[in-house]
Amino acid sequence: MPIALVDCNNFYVSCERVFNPKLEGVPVVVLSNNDGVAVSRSNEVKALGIKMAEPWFKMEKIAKQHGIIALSSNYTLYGDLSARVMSILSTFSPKQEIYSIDECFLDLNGFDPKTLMDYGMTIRQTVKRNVGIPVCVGIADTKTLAKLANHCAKKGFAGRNGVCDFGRGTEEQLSKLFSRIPVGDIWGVGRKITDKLLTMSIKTVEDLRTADPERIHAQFSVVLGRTVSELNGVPCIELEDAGTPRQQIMVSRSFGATVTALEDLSESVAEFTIRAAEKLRQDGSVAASICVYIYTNPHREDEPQYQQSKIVPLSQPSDDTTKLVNAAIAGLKAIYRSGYHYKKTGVLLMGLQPKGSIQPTLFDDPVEQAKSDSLMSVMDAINHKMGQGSVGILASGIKQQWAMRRENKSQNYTTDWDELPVVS
DNA sequence: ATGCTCCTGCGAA
DNA sequence: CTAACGTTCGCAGGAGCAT
Repeated sequence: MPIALVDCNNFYVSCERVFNPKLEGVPVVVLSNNDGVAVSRSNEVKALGIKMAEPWFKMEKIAKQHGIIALSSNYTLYGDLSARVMSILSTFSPKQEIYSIDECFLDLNGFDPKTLMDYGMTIRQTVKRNVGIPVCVGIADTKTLAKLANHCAKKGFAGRNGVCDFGRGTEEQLSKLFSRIPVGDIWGVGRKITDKLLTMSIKTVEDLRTADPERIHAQFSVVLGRTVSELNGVPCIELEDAGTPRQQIMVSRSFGATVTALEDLSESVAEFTIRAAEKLRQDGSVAASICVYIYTNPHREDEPQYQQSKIVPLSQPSDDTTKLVNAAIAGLKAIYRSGYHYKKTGVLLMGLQPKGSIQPTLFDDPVEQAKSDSLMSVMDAINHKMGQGSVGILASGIKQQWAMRRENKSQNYTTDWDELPVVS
């Protein structure tokens, strides 16, 4: 029954520190795409009161005062280190669910409950030694409780060794602990639900755990009802096996600078469609339609606002970059209006299904289909080997005035021969 | 009344 | 120097539509 939730500490910052020891012990933030907001904070930065998702320009002053080092995000590096961490963690359980780039669940069913604390310590030490990333481990009988146990481990609520096993606590101890944790710290309880719970005087984890399940179900949703059950040790959320392909694929970006010309927007939409199509083929799926979005900057209240989207169905489900780009550009032309300062575009591939499942229609030309498949394979192979964007299609442009800002990105230490760290 | 699909809101990392 | 506020995914539930 026990489940472990292993979560990397301040993951992006920890990744940067692996290759740059000077970042150790000093305040470091990693910023989102476009150097927009804080997405990962070192403990020193958290201590300065800087919140998650705080915009960089709002903290710049305090950053200068305290010598905060702000880095642009380097997803190539984080993705690579994540794969290494996950691979090590997979050896600790027959069943692993990778939940996000920096955390996974491990099924510990059948392990001796008395040994789980030690097992958690071994997990921490192994990951730290082999990849250099610090992690915390939470152990409990449901996913929701394991998340909460991990939260306690991180906060040092149950000892300071980075492992927390609710199975080691008595009913009374847990109840006391839960009374100290705000209800909003629970997995699945966000801001809106927290606010509504507060009006019902449900303030802590313990308040929600002991609430009337019928009432919670009725006033909120089945989801929160399940959360209450899980808090009481009744599993409602299964460990998911990997390999279920995604149902939709989104690629969108804010621009470094605003853009007005249809031509520039087209380039960005083409570029994002190319990236989306790569992901689609990686999943072995085809898309039935593609949705294009364009936005002005909603934070500029002094400027005229415009946002629009359009869904373009494909004549038949496809994973062909060329067809997808043509559809996306057609959609863009339909919704584009001149005179606005555009800040962001995006594409969404919808109606995804496994490629093998589609039925050829009368209009299918098998020769054309084979040509398309082999062209896409060659393109993917070259881009994989030589780096993203080595081979594309002309439509995505080479000027890329809309490219995002990344003023302080670290190097691709682990994935690019030209950027290997120099050992002195 | 029933069963779809589409769209929006919410949460999470 | 300026201006500057993320991205991607799933689920639930309601709206809208067809039957």
